[in-house]
Amino acid sequence: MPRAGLSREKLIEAGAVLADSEGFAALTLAALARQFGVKLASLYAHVRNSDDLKAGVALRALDALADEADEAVAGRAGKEAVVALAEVHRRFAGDHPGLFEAARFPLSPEQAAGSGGVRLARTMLAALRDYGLSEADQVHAVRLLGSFFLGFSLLERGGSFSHSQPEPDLSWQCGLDALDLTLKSWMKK
Amino acid sequence: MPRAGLSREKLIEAGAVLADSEGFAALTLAALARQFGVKLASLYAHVRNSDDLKAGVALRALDALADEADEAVAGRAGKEAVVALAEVHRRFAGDHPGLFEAARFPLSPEQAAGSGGVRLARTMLAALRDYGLSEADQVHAVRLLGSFFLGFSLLERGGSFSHSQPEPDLSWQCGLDALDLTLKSWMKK
DNA sequence: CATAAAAACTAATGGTATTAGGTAAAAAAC
DNA sequence: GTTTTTTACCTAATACCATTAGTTTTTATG
Repeated sequence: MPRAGLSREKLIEAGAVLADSEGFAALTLAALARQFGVKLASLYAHVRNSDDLKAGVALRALDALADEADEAVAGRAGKEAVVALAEVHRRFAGDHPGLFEAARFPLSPEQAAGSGGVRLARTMLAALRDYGLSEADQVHAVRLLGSFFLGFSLLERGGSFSHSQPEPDLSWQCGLDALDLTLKSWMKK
Repeated sequence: MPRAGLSREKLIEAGAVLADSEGFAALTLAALARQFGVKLASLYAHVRNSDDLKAGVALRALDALADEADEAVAGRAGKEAVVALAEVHRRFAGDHPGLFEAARFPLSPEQAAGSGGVRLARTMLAALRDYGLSEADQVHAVRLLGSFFLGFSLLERGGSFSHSQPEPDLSWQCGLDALDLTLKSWMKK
C-alpha cells in the first residue's frame, strides 16, 4: 500500500482551505481524513490532536492577515495607514469568516509569540509612526485600535448593527475618524 | 417512574450555571441529562436541539449582562456612566468567561430582537444622554463603545496584552478617556 | 373512570476524537 | 544491493456527543 504522502504542513494547509470554504466548525480530523483518503487515526502521525491541528490553522490565518496588513500599510503613513490597516481587518472578517474565526482560536504563549499576531502588532506600530507618540502611548494606541477593529467586525458579523440606522459603514468611518483625531491629540507631550 | 419535572426554563437555568462554572464548551445535552438523572433523549421534549438550548443560555447571559449594566448606570451621567458601563463589560468577561462566551452565541434576528442585547444598547444610549449627541451620532457612539468594550475584553482574555507593557489597566483607562473626549467633541453641531 | 397529551425511555443511527498494537512502506545503515 | 530501523498507515477498541422514531408510562383533562 503506497503512502498517501501526508505531512503536518499539508494537513494544516488543507485545514485552512476547508475552514475558509466551509467554516471553522467544519474543520475536523474526520473531514480531512476523508479528503486525503486515509483513516482518521492515521492523522495522528502528523498532528498531536484536533486542537493541535486547529492551532496550526489559526497560526496560518494570522499569517495571512498579517501579510495583507503589511501589504496595505506599505508606502502609507498617518491616517491613511491606519485606515488601510482597519480595512484589512474588516475585509478579512467579511471575505474569510472561517479564517477570521480560526485566527481567534486560543494559542499557547509560545505559539502566540511567533505568530502573525505579533507581526500584526508590529505593523500597527509602524502605521502609527507618523503620529509621533510616546512609547507607552504607542502600546495604548495599538490596543485601542486592535480592540475597535476586532470588536466592530465581530458585532457587525453577528448582526448587531443590522436593525438600526445609520449604515454600519458610516459608523466605521466615524469611528476611524475619531481614533485618528485621538491619536493626533496624543502626540508627544 | 415519577417524572423528573424538567422544563425548558430549568434546563436553560442549569445550562447557564454549568457554562458559568465549567465553561461554555462543557454545556452539552449529555451533561445536563446526567445532572437531572434522565436519559439524554428525554431533553428533546423541552428543547428542539443542542443549539436551541445554547441560544437559550445565550439569551440568559445577555440578560444578566444587561441587568448589571442597568444597575451600574443608574444615577450616573456622562463620563461616569460610560466608565461604569465599560467596567461592567470587562468585569463580566473576567468574572464569567463561560457566560461571556455564551452571550456571543449566534442568535436569530427574532431572538436577538427581544434580547438583553437590545436592552444593553438602550442602556448605552441612556448613558450617552449627557453628551448631547445627535440621533445619528448616538448610534455611532454606541457602536464605537460596544466595539471597544468587546474587542478589548476579548483581546485581553486571549492573552494579547500579556507580553507587553504598560499594564492593560492603563490602556483601558487611556481608551476610555479618549472615547469620552471623542464623545464630548461630537456634541451637537 | 376513560381518554388524550406529554414526558420519559429504548433502540438505532450517525458523527467526532483518541489510544494501543500491528503491518507495510520508506529511510537508513551496512 | 541487502538488511535493519523507522515511520506512516491500518485495525480494533473505546469514549463521547447528538438526533430520530417508536414505545411506554405518567399526568392532565373531560
